[in-house]
Amino acid sequence: MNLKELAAALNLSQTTVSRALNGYPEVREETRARVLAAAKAANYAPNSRARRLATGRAMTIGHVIPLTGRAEMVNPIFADFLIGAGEVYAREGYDLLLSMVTDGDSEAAFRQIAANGSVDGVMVQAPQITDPRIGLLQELDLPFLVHGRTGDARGYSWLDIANIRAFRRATDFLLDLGHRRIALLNGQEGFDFAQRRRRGYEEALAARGLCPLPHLMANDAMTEGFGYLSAAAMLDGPEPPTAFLASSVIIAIGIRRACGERGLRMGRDISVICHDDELSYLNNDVGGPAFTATRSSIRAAGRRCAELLIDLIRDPDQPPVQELWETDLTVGRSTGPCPAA
Amino acid sequence: MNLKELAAALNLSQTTVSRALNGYPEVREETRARVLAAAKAANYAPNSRARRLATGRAMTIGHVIPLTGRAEMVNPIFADFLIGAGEVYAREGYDLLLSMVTDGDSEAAFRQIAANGSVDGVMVQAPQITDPRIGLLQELDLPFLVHGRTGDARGYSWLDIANIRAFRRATDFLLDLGHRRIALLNGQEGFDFAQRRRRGYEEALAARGLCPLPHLMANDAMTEGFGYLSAAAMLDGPEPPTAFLASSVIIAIGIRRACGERGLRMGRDISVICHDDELSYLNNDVGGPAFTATRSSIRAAGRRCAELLIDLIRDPDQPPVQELWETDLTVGRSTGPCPAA
DNA sequence: TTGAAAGCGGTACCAC
DNA sequence: GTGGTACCGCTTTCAA
Repeated sequence: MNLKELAAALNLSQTTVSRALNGYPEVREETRARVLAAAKAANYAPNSRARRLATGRAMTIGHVIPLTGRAEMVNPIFADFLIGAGEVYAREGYDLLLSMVTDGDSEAAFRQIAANGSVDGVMVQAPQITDPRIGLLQELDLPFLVHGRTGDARGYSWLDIANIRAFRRATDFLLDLGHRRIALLNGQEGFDFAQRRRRGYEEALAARGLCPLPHLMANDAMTEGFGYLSAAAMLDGPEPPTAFLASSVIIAIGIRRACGERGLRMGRDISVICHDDELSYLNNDVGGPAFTATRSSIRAAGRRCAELLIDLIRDPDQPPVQELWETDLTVGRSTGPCPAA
Repeated sequence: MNLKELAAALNLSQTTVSRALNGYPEVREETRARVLAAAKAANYAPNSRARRLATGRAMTIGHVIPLTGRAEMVNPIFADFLIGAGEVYAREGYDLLLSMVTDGDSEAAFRQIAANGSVDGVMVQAPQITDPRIGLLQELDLPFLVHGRTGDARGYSWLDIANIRAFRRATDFLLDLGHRRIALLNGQEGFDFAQRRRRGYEEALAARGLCPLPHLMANDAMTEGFGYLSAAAMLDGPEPPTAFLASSVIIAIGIRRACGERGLRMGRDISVICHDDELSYLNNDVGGPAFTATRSSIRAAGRRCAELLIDLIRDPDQPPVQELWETDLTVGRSTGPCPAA
């Protein structure tokens, strides 16, 4: 069933039926009711391909996910972010086009996407400190929103987690519990978020007159192996930490394994707080770590990013929007006071 | 730049340019070369919206992911499956439309998708034993491929992991190592895959004249908490297991925590094999569990599913295709011989 | 308040 | 081998 047939069945013109269906005010209410009823009865839905061509809008938003060594896609934060964003897209009538690109293919992917007009805008995730995607998208004149930010965060729209505050708060929390040797297992220094998180950590220490201990800080790709190996080394070394701050839940899993092997009980002998609680299977109910961000805050960030991007698409000439996103500190049973020295 | 302009610039008709670009044979090679060069120079790409309308094909495949309590989307197997499928879609010129639906909204979502023709086919994942989606998609006449299968697996196309064989092989492996009390922490019995995995496990035991021990079998939603709590109970109970088979890597994480708390060293005091190695952070290099499936096999399954679905879209009248997908057993340092009793 | 008709940007049939 | 042209199914001006 298409518009033409529906109109014919109603003895109305396509125009009127289209207007009735799309809520234009100039249609008589009685007519509109008839049309709506008939459309429903016939299970009519406007053909999206035709509509897209006619309106010139794709009603689609692209998420272009780079499959780098960091295995973005597998990072579970993506799932929750997608869920949040998808919720808003669905509500606003947008489709979500997911495209995964390997390594440096993202330029080609964006050019393609821009040239054939398959999306109205794109979401950019996990930006590097200097990220070529920003300039490219500006050049292509494709509306985009960045989750996170680059080193120079001016001139484009982004939403970023308030990383400094999150890690400052988490560090403060551990300091309040009496911990003094707090390890920071962070992501690669090349990322803006890692630098900010370190700053939050250092600021909290400095506020109490403490110096960060170099042997208690490590940076690398956020894998379980990294968490395990560096936690193990720190625990076996001199001046072992009594608490860990992890930049990712994945790192925390590794920390937990290292602790387990040494008979260290989380929340009693050792405390762990990690960022990115995206995995419900690390739930606090049964003794998971504490989190500087919760699943729901990641989802909420996804929602907000989607809203901002849609705004941008609807009004591409608005000035850049830049938002900091606050996360909650959730404390689980794996975080406790510092054991007496 | 659109086709009309490109044609004008070349002093050719739209028809010829279109044909040249789309590889039709009747174009003179010299003309084709000219067209191709001009298109490249002008950075021309056919407008996908127009093309879709004209051809009647959406060149898009839908992945409709239910956000049930099982939190499908967060289950990391989805990421790898998507990556594999996305690879094939990209190669074949298809877009991937991701739509997440809450609970029972999937019927509405499918009807919508079918009525407005935004996709050419859909991928169905994690089917229930009896799954209403199958009948619905048949009724809507929308090509679809199921990853997994329902209780009655006739009459539609699917690709399923060879669950029975995978778990039989894993159980055999542990038996060969001398283990006799092997626990099975499985998914909810309501799923076909859980039943098959149990069958593989039981068959392997039976082949050696062993009976499955009820107190070493548990079923539930595959969370870390489930793994942790049931492993803890089993380890603390009478006749504790010397090895675990887990239906998901997430469960294995829970098992590992329970073992760690009890000072049990994986690979020495206790062995673990789990299905679904989707998380690189559980890598074997540093002592992760063994796996009945590897990341690459999940990805490969995604690729194969995509290929089958595209075949189905291109020739919707072909008889149902049904494939079993073999996985590899990968053994890590967490699996070792049974400690002497 | 309604309708006729011209796009939107391609594809593909038919004629030359 | 190339070109004219009628679609694809909807939106949107313009006229009535």
